[in-house]
Amino acid sequence: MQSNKTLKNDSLRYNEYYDVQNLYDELYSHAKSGGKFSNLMDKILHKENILVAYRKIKTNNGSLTAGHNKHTINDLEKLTPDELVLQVRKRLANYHPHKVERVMIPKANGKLRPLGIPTIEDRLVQQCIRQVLEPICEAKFYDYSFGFRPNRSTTHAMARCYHLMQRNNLHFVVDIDIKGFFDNVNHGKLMKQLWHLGIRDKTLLKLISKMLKAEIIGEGIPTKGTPQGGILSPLLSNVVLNELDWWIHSQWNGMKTRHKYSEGISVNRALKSTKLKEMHIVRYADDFKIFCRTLKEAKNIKIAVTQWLQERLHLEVSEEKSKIVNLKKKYSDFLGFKMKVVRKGIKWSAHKASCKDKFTVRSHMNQKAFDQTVNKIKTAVKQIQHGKPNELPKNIGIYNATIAGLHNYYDTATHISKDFHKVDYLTIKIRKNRFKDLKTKTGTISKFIEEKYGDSKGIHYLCKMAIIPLAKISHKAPMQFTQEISSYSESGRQLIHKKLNSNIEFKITLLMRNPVMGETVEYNDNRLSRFSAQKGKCAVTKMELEVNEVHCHHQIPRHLGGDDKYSNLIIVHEKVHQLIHVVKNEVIERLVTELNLNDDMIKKVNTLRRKCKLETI
DNA sequence: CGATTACAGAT
RNA sequence: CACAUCUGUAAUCG
Repeated sequence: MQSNKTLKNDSLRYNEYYDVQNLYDELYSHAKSGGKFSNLMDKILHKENILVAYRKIKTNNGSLTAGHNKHTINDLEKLTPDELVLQVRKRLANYHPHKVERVMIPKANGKLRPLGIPTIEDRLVQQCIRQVLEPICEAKFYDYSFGFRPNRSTTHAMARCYHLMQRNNLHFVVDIDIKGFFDNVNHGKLMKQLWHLGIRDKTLLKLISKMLKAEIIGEGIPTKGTPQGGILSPLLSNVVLNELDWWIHSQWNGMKTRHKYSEGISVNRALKSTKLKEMHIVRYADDFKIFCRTLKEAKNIKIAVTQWLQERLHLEVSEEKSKIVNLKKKYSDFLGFKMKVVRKGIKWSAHKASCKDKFTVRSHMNQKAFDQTVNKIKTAVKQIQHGKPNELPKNIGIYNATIAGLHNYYDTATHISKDFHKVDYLTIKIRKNRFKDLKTKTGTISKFIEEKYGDSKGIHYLCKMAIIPLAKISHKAPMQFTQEISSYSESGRQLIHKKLNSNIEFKITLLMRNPVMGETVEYNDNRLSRFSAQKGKCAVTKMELEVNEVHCHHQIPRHLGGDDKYSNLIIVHEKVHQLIHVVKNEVIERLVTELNLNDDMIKKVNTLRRKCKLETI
């Protein structure tokens, strides 16, 4: 339907570079068909799996923040690929995780969130494991679990809620709040759950167990919980609650699953005597809603789930924060929104009688999101006022990006326009005051603003830059998740990801297999990115390069302080590379004629030579 | 079209 | 000083 939109998935692209997608696909399909896995360590320690893990964590936000041993990504990037691989293999041969750093960060609601930050080495190890576990788990996860999962978003979760409310007519919703979910995950139970999913490699399970029991600084060795901040934690959290998804599912769909998940449990007395009840779970990490048809059913399932979580997963439920909402009367909060149902106007239908009980969804931002939004806008405004004059364009850009970002997220609420009119009203004073000296009659308008907001009555300009009209936002119906989409099958990927040109892909694989010896992982990794970005062509001559002709040049040489970063590397033909560095005149002339360079190309060579502090030719 | 960096959101 | 995962959008560079 919208296939010509720009669809790109970095993670999948990296898998292509390192030729590991097949490995993950096989894990997925084997798991789908009920297979078990008793030897996963080989795959985790696979050379390319380790290198792609490095690739994926190196650009993380925190790759420059040190864990307990003070190491950052800078300490890993200077190793050669072989050294890095060897380091990981050695550590995992006899794994002793480093201590975990404890940091408290403020949440949006004012409370603190306890983070556990593993060292960069342990984050790398966790990423290696995650890459192998994820395909297996993805094959087993429930369709309507949306948090922490590839290709799924809050929008899909909202779309599912809307569907259940107005198509299935389920107007009672149960909210259950688990007390400190991440910090209370039961280790032993988690191990059993992994086993149940078919992950039966004892070495691996032992490894994960050790990881969970890594000492937290100032708190000692944990007996439960999975560190928020660990790379594996989101996946493990889904493993834990996946069992809940299927248990709820079994209450409505068929006896087969029902037996499997209710076996030997005394808790569901509230559900036992009755027939199957229609109920559906929509889950986003530990935040979930269960939609039901009647209040009585809602009450029963609330009791049953509370007991089930307690007995089965050893998790406590907060009675005060858990509740049942009648969506015909009240709003229910979810993922920054609040939603309810209202009677559909009867005049629009030819058959009044049939339409009497039709309900439609009404949604807004919730109160917390509303307050946050007002604050975000106020700080962006202040930043424009208090910032240095030379930073004005940048700060106006940030202001626009802020509003664009907010609009972009909240436009799936049906009555979002009303909310933003209120936001507009609440911030009009501060904006008027602080912008009045900066206002201009006209200015430049970016294509994006033009297209999305251009027909608005009056676009305003600050310092000759268009600013986005705050109140102009219209509702966009959220899209349902199409279950065919998957990162782990050829057909599922086609819906989200455009494959590399196969010729380029082939060459990249060859380059990957033949790293430049003595150079770092960072260099060799960026060499692949650059080659791909230049579509396999020489930056100077634009000719397509054979693999043996590919040279990766440091624009600023290392002896002048140049690094191995992407921005400092460039792919050129090997002879062009010679030409950039050579000083003897006769060699220069020979190369220029051999390469048949025109003026334009020589100009490029000269800019590269200048960066190396060499005479131009 | 490749990569990177900025913004927004959820947990 | 503040981690991780997932998602969306735009801008910049070649």
